[in-house]
Amino acid sequence: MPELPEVETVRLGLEPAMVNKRIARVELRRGDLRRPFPPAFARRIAGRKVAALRRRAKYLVAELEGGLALVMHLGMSGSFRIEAGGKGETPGRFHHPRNADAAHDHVVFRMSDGTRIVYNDPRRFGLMDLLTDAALEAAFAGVGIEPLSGALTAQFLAGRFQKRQTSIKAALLDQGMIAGLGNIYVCEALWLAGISPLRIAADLAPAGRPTPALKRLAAAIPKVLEAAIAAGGSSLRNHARTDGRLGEFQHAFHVYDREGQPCHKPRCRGTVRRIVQNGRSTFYCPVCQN
DNA sequence: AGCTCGACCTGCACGC
DNA sequence: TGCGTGCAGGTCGAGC
Repeated sequence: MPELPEVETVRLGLEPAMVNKRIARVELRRGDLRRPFPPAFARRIAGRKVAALRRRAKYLVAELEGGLALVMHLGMSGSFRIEAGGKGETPGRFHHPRNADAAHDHVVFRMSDGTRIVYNDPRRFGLMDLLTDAALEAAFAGVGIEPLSGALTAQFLAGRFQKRQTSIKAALLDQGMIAGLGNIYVCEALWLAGISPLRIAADLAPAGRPTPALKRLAAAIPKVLEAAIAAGGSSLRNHARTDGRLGEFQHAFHVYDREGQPCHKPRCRGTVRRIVQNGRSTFYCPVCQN
């Protein structure tokens, strides 16, 4: 599921239920997701208050009191749902349109106010880890810039792309350069910038200087991400907000998952094509993306 | 070091 | 209906 806008949507949903609240107990329904949970995972978290909930790349980081960080990744199919505790509420009764199968509820955080925060992940490509502040810094050392931080400029991209002999599509998916982009938003940003996904990254930065196309791309990336966050992310299969509502940005796709449909660009007569790059689908308009 | 590919896992949509 | 195939918002390690 989740690229930066979906993870950010989840973060915004979890924030009021977690921040400045105490995690009373953690229930693990199995010993691993993509990797095993670290030793004494549940016990080390229990009783701690959440000081802040941040996002870095596609990771959620819950800063716990006592200098510990709970790092969480949603993989391809992870979601959280919040079940209010208190009288009259039947746990599990909450309507959640996706990931409704309790067989894939792998982790439950029981907050001291009675709220249950449930992590569901059918494919189990997600991840949870518990790191000290020092280890946290090391863990994110190789991660690229945050695309909404202002660090994403045409000049920055030119510097990073200058020697990359791979496609611009693959370069944008590289989390070590720009963090948080995935298959959907790379396709959408390239459409918005009018750049073919087949272009070689280095060709957009001759001598390390940004071409006009690269300048358009630097503007398109945050624009697409902001719009997707405002829409609550994209719900294709598994993504839902923590209250069960779906995201809406899938209705605003210009190319992703639109093979055979007309290009949305005004006056463009092109038809959206699907190709495979590095084993993953790319959607683009061969007429207006060059 | 960069680049590409396959593996990890489950569910769903498809065609026969 | 049932079974086989291919595909899915990501990452990691192996091998060139």
